[in-house]
Amino acid sequence: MRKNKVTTFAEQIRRLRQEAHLSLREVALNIGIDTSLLGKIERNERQPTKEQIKQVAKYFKLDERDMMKEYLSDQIAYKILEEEADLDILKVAERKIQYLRAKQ
Amino acid sequence: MRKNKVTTFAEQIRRLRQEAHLSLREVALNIGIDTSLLGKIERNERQPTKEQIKQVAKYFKLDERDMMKEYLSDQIAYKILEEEADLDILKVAERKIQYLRAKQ
DNA sequence: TTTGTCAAGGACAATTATTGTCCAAAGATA
DNA sequence: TATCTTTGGACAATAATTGTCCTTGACAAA
Repeated sequence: MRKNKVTTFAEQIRRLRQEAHLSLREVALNIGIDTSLLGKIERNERQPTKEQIKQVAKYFKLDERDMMKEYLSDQIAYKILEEEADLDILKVAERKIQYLRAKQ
Repeated sequence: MRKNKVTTFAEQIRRLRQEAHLSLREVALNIGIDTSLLGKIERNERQPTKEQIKQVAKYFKLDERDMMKEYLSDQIAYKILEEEADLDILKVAERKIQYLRAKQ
């Protein structure tokens, strides 16, 4: 049984904010970015930088590495969707990672 | 039992060329790109465009879609390696793809 | 030794992509 | 109405990437 519903990084951070009843302005100000930029990140119209992800994690007291995972898995998911590729590409990628790691 | 050894896209196309005893110039000329560019693609210093992948596939009489798969899985593998992320990100990505597909 | 072929890689202009900001418009709320 | 919020367009600035040209070095044949 899966604990949390699967959603995208963008949806997750929007949800976090809304559940805390905070405005874009409020959060953006605290993490040091423009209100409009945060809005775009929440709508997946801008890619957050690592630093921004870090700040968001810090602000919501979440693990930075977990947030990075969420973001990275998003990117992979979107890439496959936009190329209309098959899911089995993930298996191939996995083998390649092992192959590449093996040859340091 | 796996039929073919796992290698990267770059290694694969280099191997194809070398096994056919062809020079970079020969192949590059035929697929309509600069010799140096093909060399860089074979060394993974340049990303091939879709068109270039198509031409390579055509030249070596391979399935274009298979080549694209190889290339795309490469990109995913490199991304995970460069971020030093865990393999389980692939599982998360898979769930996200299903999630995103579900909401058309 | 000279000539030629080949691959590697540096430099760089040109192109393309992406970001972050500003502003205006549209929605909500009171 | 007045205020706060979100959306989204436009755009300059910045960053990333490409493709080309050229030089170097290795190697082999003549």
